[in-house]
Amino acid sequence: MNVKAAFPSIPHQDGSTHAHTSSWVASTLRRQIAEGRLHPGAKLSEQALSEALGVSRNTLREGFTLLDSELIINRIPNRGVFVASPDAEDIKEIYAVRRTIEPAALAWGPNLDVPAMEQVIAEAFTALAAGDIQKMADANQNFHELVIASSGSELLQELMGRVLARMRLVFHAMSDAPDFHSHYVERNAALVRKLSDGQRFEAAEELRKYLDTAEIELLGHLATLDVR
Amino acid sequence: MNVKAAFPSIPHQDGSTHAHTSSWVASTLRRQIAEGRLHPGAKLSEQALSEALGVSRNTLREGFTLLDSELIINRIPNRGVFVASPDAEDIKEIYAVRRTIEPAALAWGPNLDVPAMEQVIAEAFTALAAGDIQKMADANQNFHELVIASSGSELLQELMGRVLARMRLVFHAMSDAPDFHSHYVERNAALVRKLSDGQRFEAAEELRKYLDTAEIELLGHLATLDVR
DNA sequence: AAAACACAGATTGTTCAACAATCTTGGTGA
DNA sequence: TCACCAAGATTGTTGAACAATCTGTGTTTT
Repeated sequence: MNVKAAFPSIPHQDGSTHAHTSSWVASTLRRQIAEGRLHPGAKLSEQALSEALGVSRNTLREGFTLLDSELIINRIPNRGVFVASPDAEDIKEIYAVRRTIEPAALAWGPNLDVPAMEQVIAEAFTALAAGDIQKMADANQNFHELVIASSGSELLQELMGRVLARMRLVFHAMSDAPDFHSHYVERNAALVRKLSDGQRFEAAEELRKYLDTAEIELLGHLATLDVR
Repeated sequence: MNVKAAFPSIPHQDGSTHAHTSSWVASTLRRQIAEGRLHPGAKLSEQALSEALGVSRNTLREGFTLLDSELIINRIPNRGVFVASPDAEDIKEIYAVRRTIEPAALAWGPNLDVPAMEQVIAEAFTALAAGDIQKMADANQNFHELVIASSGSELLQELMGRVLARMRLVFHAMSDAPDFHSHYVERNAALVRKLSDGQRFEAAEELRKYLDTAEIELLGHLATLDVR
């Protein structure tokens, strides 16, 4: 399967002054990967990509350097660049991060915004009732972003953005991703109720348990697939 | 002041094939900056540096891309690259991260190693008694690294490594860095005693208070300097 | 026929030279 | 003193080049 074929040639041409062409390259590829147009494990040939994007090989490589630092791609010396395909170990790492940061943000974050969380949970419920899985998953994602935002740290939000991008990669790698989010909506709601009552530590513990079960479930599903 | 002059020409020549020259460049510059040989605000000229390091401008730029993603340098389009010089806002950001992650690692981390912590604290005390400030500061640093390691997450250790590198940059920017660490040794000791008693949450709260006062003290000192 | 080998072609890692765009500098004139 | 301006330096990006390494395909060997 040719990557170039799957690539809608996005000429880097539209007058918009290149703040940094390499960062434009990186964000373009990041989007393609996030949207699943470039699936995990796919090889990114320098010649093909530089032509498709309309940039030089040198600039493309600079973009690669960025994506590599974000763990979105995997660079193997003299072999090439591949879209990252997280394995079980990576999933454990992702959850180790989440289990540290998210409960801490709930327990101690100075920017906790309970009303906003209630709002998002309500949206998740209506989306769930309407059967709109995508919208519900989005609401769920928004909820976790709100949790992180409680920490009041831009850096952590950035880190978690990268970690969650990695999570999406996991789901893209599983062609038959079942609906992992639906049955967590009620749990998130209970969590927010605790927050409304000012029980931040209890909410944090709840979130930790939530992440524990989510990790186990995800790893379990992955194990059934890894028999390939 | 010429940067090239301050730069001990480190030829990139010693046969040892570097997996990626750009990452060698990045780590070399990282070290130079960490050791204070390149002080905050210094401009890193592409021509001068590429000559001094014995690499092409292209490769140097790839290294810059890496350091930029680590916030160690500051890249201004068409202007050049400068060693980052964190300001008060950056310090607040650093402490927001620490105040989230470090207590969480203490409270919930699966890899908590109390004996190792006791060991490090003991070292800090003997160094302090011997008047060896450097050794004491190192022990203090080790202590915080142990705290992070409790989280069991490589990614967080990496993130904190970058954050602490930034902290060192703050100290390098203050030519007259007073001894900030000495009076925290006893506090850390009290903290570890709580851990020995199994009181992880109390230790976490203690650590948060510690970080609060450290931030205030650091910001206070910075304010007295910023009158320049 | 299966496994080891060999070699031509493709790909990556890095350098060099070039050029437009932008910034900096030092001098000029008001 | 200040605004202006041209010459020179620096950055951002490209394209071609080359050595080193990998890949694939066909051939030899067992």
